[in-house]
Amino acid sequence: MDCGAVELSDSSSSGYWSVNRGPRSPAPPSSAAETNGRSATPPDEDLDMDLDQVLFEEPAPRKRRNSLKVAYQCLWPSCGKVLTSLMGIKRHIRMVHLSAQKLTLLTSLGTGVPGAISQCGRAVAAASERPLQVSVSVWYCRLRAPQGTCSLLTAVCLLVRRIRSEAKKCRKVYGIEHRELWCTPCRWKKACQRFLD
DNA sequence: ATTGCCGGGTG
DNA sequence: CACCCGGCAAT
Ligand SMILES: [Zn+2]
Repeated sequence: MDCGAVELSDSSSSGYWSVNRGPRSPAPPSSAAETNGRSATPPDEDLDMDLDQVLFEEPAPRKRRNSLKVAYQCLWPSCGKVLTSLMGIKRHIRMVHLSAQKLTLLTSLGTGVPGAISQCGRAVAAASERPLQVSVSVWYCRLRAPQGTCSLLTAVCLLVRRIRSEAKKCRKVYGIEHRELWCTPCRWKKACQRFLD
């Protein structure tokens, strides 16, 4: 049985933009109807056209949806693939990374090195099996360009974070008044390295 | 209200 | 690189 992993992102990049250009409104009233992204417009390739001329109708983009998902991120150097199932990254690491690594090693060293590289790969694989929390938020911003072109800018943002552990970290342990006692990542508001999960 | 920390800055 | 901080989700 193969329950396929749903792919969230094909790289470690955490977002993408899309601009859906709506129909030209001949005389744009102030209460212009929203353009909706499902209109049959051909793939938009001239994104660089005059984005600097576009006016943002709202002072700030608005977040409309937010959903939380458990996901797993491959921690193989410069990979960062995010998949939504544990079996997915296990298979990804085995197929994409471990097999290729074994091949190059075996060809360069001739004799099979039994445990060394699979030990290294095991460490990466184990670290990649830690569940992460991905919050998916969709942002919308109404745009208006010269000549009454109306569009809706859509941005999907993926925020990948660790699941919160119950462990007390430096800030809680030493207190905000003894910041000099915190570990370096805690001082920088990064993941604590003194009190691990 | 407080805590933990990711992303995105600055020198 | 070292360092700081806004913002966000969890507590
Ligand atoms: Zn710490």
